[in-house]
This record gives sequence, C-alpha cells and structure tokens, in this order.
Amino acid sequence: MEYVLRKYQANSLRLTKLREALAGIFCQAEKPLTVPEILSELKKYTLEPNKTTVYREFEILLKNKILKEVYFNDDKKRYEIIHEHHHHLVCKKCAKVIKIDCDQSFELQVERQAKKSNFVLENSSMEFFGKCSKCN
Amino acid sequence: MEYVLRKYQANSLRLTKLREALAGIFCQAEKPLTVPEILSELKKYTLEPNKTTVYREFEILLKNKILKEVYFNDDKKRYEIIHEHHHHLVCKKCAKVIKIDCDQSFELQVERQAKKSNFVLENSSMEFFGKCSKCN
DNA sequence: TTATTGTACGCAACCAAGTTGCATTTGTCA
DNA sequence: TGACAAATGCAACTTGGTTGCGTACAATAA
Repeated sequence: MEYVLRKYQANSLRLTKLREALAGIFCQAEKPLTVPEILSELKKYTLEPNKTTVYREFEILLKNKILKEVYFNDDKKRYEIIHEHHHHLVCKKCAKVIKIDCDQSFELQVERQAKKSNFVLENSSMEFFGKCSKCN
Repeated sequence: MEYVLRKYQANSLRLTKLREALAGIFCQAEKPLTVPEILSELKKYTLEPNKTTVYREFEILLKNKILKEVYFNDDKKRYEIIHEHHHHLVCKKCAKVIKIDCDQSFELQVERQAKKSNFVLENSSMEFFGKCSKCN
C-alpha cells in the first residue's frame, strides 16, 4: 500500500481519492482485476468514478510501470501491481487464482529460439487454467 | 484442408460454403485469426456471412474440437486449428507469428505445483511477445 | 493563506465486438 | 421429392473501451 503511494510520488502523480483507493484495492487483491471488477470494488470506498477516468488512470499507471496487464484465457484485460516474477493457476469456474513460481529455464529456451529468428522478446503470457479443489 | 472436411463429416456437420471456405482459410493461415480478420478473408471467397453466423459457427467448431481459442497479449479472441503442441512468438508491430517448440519440462513443473493445491489443469496460455527482425 | 496552473475528472456521444430472439433458407436423408 | 433439423440472416441490444471537451482540484509558489 505505502509501496504504491511512494511510487505515485516518485512519478509525480497527484494523490487523489481514486488513487488512494486503487492502491488499497490492488494491494489487497489476491488476483488480477478487470476494470468492471475494480469499478464495483471502488463502491466499497464510496467512490463511483466515471469509467473514462478509470481507463485513463490505468493508462497512466501502466506507463509509470505501477500496474501491468495480465491476460487470462478470455478476452478481458486484467491488471495487477508489478512486483515479483510469478504465473497464475486460474480456476475457470470460481475465478480463484493461485500464484505459482517456477524456475526460468523454459523462458531461457524461448529466448534462445527467439534469438535464432532475430526476434526481440519483450514480455510473455504464461498462465494456466483448470478447476480448483473446491470446484472439481 | 481435407483433414478439416473429414472432421466436419466425422461430427456430422453439414458441408456448407462457409465451412468449406473456413477450412481453406484456417489451413492456409500461418497464424491464429480474429473474427474480424476472418470476415475480411471470407470476402476473397465472395462470401459475406453475417457476423452472428460466424460467431455461432465458431461455437460449434470449438465444441467439436476442430478449432481452439488462442489469446495473445491483447483483448482479442483468436482461433486456430487444433493440431500439434506449440507456442507462439508474436510481433507486436506487424503481428507476425513464429511458432516455437519447447520441451515440456516447464509444463511438468506447473503440473506438480497444481497437484499440490488439488488443482486440475485443463489448458494453458504460453505466448511470447516482442519485435520481429524486420520491425526491430 | 490565496492565486495559479496543469493534472485529474466527469459527461455525453460514440465505436467495435459479441449476444439474443426470431424468422427464413438450405443440406441431408428417407 | 418432401420433411425436418441444422444453418443462416437480420435487427436490436449489451458491454468494454475510446474521444473531445469543459470543469474541478491537488500541488506549488507568492
């Protein structure tokens, strides 16, 4: 939470109610969130910002590398705070998310193959889908 | 191409002009396609089906395991024919796609971790993004 | 404390992808 | 060839996301 607030300051982003609330939401969230999910979370903070504001805010947070986009196996954009290297196990039924850590040997393999084609890697999507223990 | 036509038959799907054209398009395509891309491809076959028809067709082809959905790092659904196990290197600029093969040790690691949480894996998204040799 | 200024925000209108209900056409098989 | 279910079209709608423009407000300096 403070971590995010400091990042705002470091990037000379003004401290607004929306940004305070977003810092709280993203730090508590145990999974990446879609914009509609965030809009409804914000109601708990008695904030109902216009969706335009939220979309524009996320542009800013992405540009300042505070948030990153995460794509699961659907056509929804999700957002989470940038910190450690991890992937996700996503339950298709209840949307529960389990974070997983793996060694990076696979990524190294991909890098080697990319190099062969003179392809410059920038980012990746490595997510896994199925049913969690409860839903199965 | 014939491969797809046989799959239609095997699943008692009627042979229509749309399905013939789709078989041709997907077999020639060297990358997964979005619905709008497919709609414009179909014009080359002098077919302009209603988008509803195409969306419904894809539901059927997914259910019959002829197509699968592929998600790159954006919010667009893409489709490709189901066959071999491979991943993609996607150029963010020109949308060029390079298929890559990797050993499956990473997937095995994930499976082990999933098992620990009693999570049943169904599918995954492992795609890589950057700039191809021309665009860089 | 107030004045200033650019950032942040709201609103309305819009766009594109995807969905739904219902009517019509067409492939297939008897 | 006729009958019927599968396939298609159309119109209207929903949802996620965008654009232009005018207003509010957080931060800074006086």
